[in-house]
Amino acid sequence: VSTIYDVAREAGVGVGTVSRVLSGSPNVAPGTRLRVQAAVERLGFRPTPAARALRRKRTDIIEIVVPLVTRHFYVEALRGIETALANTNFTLVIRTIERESDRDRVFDRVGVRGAADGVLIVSLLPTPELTKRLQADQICAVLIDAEANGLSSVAVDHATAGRRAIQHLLDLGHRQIALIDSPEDLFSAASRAGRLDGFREALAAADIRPPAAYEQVAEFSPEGGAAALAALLEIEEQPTAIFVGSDAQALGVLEAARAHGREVPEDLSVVGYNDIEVARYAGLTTIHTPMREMGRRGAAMLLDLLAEGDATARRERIEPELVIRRTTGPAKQFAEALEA
Amino acid sequence: VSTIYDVAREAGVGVGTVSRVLSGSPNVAPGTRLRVQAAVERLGFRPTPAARALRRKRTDIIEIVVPLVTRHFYVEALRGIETALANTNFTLVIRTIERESDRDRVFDRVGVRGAADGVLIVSLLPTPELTKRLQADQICAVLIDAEANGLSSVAVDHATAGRRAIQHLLDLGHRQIALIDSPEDLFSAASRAGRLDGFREALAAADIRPPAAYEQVAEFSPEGGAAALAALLEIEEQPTAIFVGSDAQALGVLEAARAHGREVPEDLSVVGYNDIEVARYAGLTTIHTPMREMGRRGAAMLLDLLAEGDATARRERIEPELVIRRTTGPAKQFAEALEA
DNA sequence: TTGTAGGCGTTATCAG
DNA sequence: CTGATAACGCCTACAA
Repeated sequence: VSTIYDVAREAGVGVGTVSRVLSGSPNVAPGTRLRVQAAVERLGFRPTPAARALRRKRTDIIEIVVPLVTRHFYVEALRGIETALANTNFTLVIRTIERESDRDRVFDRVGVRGAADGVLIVSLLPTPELTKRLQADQICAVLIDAEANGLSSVAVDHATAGRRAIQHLLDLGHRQIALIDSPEDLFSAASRAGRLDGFREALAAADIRPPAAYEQVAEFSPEGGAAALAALLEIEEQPTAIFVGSDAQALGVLEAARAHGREVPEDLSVVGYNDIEVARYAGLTTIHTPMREMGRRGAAMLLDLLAEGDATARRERIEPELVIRRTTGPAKQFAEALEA
Repeated sequence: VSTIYDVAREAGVGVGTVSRVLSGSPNVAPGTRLRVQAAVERLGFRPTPAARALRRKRTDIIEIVVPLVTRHFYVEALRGIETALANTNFTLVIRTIERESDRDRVFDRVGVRGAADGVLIVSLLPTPELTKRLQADQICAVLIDAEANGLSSVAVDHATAGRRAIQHLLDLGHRQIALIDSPEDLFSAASRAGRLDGFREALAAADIRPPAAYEQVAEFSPEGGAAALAALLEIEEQPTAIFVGSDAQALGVLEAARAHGREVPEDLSVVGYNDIEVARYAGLTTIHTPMREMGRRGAAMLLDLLAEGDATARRERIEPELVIRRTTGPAKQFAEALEA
């Protein structure tokens, strides 16, 4: 439609002047500025982002990669990011990885110099190639809800979270405490390791050595949780409490428990992880991982990095919070002991 | 960070040839193509989107405007859009309007020629200025879950939805049926009018003339719903069923009903609207407005428009579906009559 | 304070 | 089939 040349002609000035007015340069005579602004207005002129980006070597674009995977959970991060970016004039480009097979295709297009100034990666582990490219091309990047060597990140301290969950169960008098978690995969960015550490440490500190079978690995889904519970109920000394590495699985555990004739929390206590939206309605006691807050902090960190041109990786850790609801209760022996 | 000149040098060809290889032109000798591809690989070359966009006058960007407003509901549209765009190489730019005050600022930046090839507007009514600009600049745009003159759209047929909701209540024997809806505002893109029509038509067809006070307008929130219910309970002839224009309000109605000592559905039937995620957990009977599907269809339509360069506005209507859950039941008199 | 001109990285045209 | 070369729209020295 129109270019700065049109505006220049309309205002009777040179393109340089128009450009200066547009970028708010102080070196413009007040009267000239007014004339130019009027011309801009009259023509409805908008600078072409592509031309501007080409020339300035800055796109004003922040790219974000999210696993949209039908999980409302991740959208929270988006909200936080959006909040942090609202008052800047960065444009938000969003790339989603729905299936594991999308990953390489998406990662290959992400953080390409000249396509975006910065990248935010949510709940996903970048491949070594991506990491290398980001570093080589000096693209500012921040991981949210994930951590990786050499990259900045904002993430939950999963070990602390695990310890808290277990401590809560210990406080309720439980001694037979099991763990159900998913295998490390693309969509569970290294959180398992931390949780496992927390689980083991807390139990060790209480002088409890759970049998190996108490550490179940299950598919990330309600069905996975249900299957793991079934396995746990096969064990001679059955657990009275279970810490589950994701609410999705925990929900399956809850359902399966009922199917097996176990009352929750009377016969079995269950602690989930993440505090997804449904957790509230299911009354699930769980670890709240504050995605929105992490999104906000991650975006803020990226803006910082961008502003300072600082390349050294920063790492922020967020304290998770235990949300106690209705799926955890005192262990039976413990309750009886209290009565006596 | 290399340019096609670097690649050209590396491959021992001219930049034109590199460009041709990159864009898959058939007019390249096989051997040359291979050499160029090897050079591209070696240098890790990626064409700069800005330069490409500038030259081609095409950004390969689709912009989407959503009210993110803490409502999971809208994200569903995003999912559908994402699905439709997954196999194209369009980049998705997302702009969110969180508060009413964001609107003008965001709309002003949206659909700027040279910034995006097409625009998707979700659950929002564009201002006349935006509409005019989009048309003047020949920007392809599709409204999702909204309709406006001169613009393409994919939306629910709200009148049909209203009729269905009411018919369901009539079938249950209800005769005192009230309506609670929100005022038309930025975030309820003209759906109210359709619902109201459906409400009135269905009742008229059943020879029922509800008192004027049966049509309540309330704030879009649980509190709004609760307040409207309170008002309804003041009326002499109290309704036995209520059709509520949004699940958010309906949830408030449910809660308030309990507070007022009304059992749902024994004393009062409630039908919501939208089928937001929580509706399922609340057991709310509601109209399912398929956001994901609309997102998908809207994006598909935009792709079509873009491909055909067709400017005439298309309009697609989607049939809503009534999801019967636990907040609707037979009217008392009706139940008794059946027994007798 | 202002205008002019060169160049950002591509693509497309046009000779060869 | 291939190589120069001229735009694309903007910003920014630099000169005036």
